[in-house]
Amino acid sequence: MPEGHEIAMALRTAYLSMHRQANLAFEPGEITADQFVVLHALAEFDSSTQQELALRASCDANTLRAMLLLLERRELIIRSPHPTDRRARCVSLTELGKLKVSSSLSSSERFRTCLKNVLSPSEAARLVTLLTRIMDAMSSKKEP
Amino acid sequence: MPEGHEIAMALRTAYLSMHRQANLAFEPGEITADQFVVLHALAEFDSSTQQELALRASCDANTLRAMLLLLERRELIIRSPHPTDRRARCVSLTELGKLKVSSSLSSSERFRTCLKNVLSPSEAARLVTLLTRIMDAMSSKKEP
DNA sequence: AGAAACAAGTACGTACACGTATGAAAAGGA
DNA sequence: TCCTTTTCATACGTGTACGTACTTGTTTCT
Repeated sequence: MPEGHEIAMALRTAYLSMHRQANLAFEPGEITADQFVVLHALAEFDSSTQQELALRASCDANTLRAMLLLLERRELIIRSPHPTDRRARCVSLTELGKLKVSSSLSSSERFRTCLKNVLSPSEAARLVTLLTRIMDAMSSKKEP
Repeated sequence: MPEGHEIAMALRTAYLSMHRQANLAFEPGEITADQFVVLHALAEFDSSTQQELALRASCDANTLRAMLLLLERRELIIRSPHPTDRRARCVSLTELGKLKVSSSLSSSERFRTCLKNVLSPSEAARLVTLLTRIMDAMSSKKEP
């Protein structure tokens, strides 16, 4: 029966090695794996605010801002003022950004099928369930 | 049946949220979760080389070097010349470092038991198995 | 022994994760 | 309405992940 440290190390090792491979999956000069996460989230639907996008991409709002600045400079996204909330910014893909998502999707296809084929469908479902449980347990705010 | 992207996102989300909580587990001014991984690996046994330690902590050799510089400045570790290989360096904990590991172990105990209690023993074993499979599949070098 | 291939460590640059602090705007209550 | 609290974005700082390039020892193969 694995102890807490063992579980944490397994999760760390698996994530980091996957992350490395994911970055190799994209052509040099394309985008990083983390940028793909953001762009892919935007491809599903534009974000009302950066906050909302940070939640969907499960990354920190500060981190997201830095990423968005880079992506905006490359003209893959635009940040337009929110129609009603003058604090917020809407984020959406540019045409160039949509093209980039498409090309990245195809260049990383081998990576995704490879990841998928490591596990049987039922195992994959089981894994996602367990990971979601961990995520839920860990996403609670620190108690006061 | 989860697609590759879904698996990757679940892994990402679970790892990042766990990592956030792990960092909160340590008292402010102590050490980071990643530093704990390195120190904990050294507590098991000193490393023959930085390379070997990087493997055990599953982190990049370049990254490890940066971490070791920080830890060495805080006098938690020392890097001594390797007895036979004059290229390499042995890394070991100082007395202060050993104390730090002990105190960090106790201050992070709640985190580890919390993580452990999210899953039943059999589930935890299953999860570790699946994560190990992913790790193995992803740790292959890029094909030429 | 000399040349070539290899490995460990270092230096530098970029991108990400996240904490804290700050300012501005929105939301809610007295 | 004023005042407090909350929320969104920003600015700044530290630490981590990793690629590439370079130096310097080490091994191997003629």
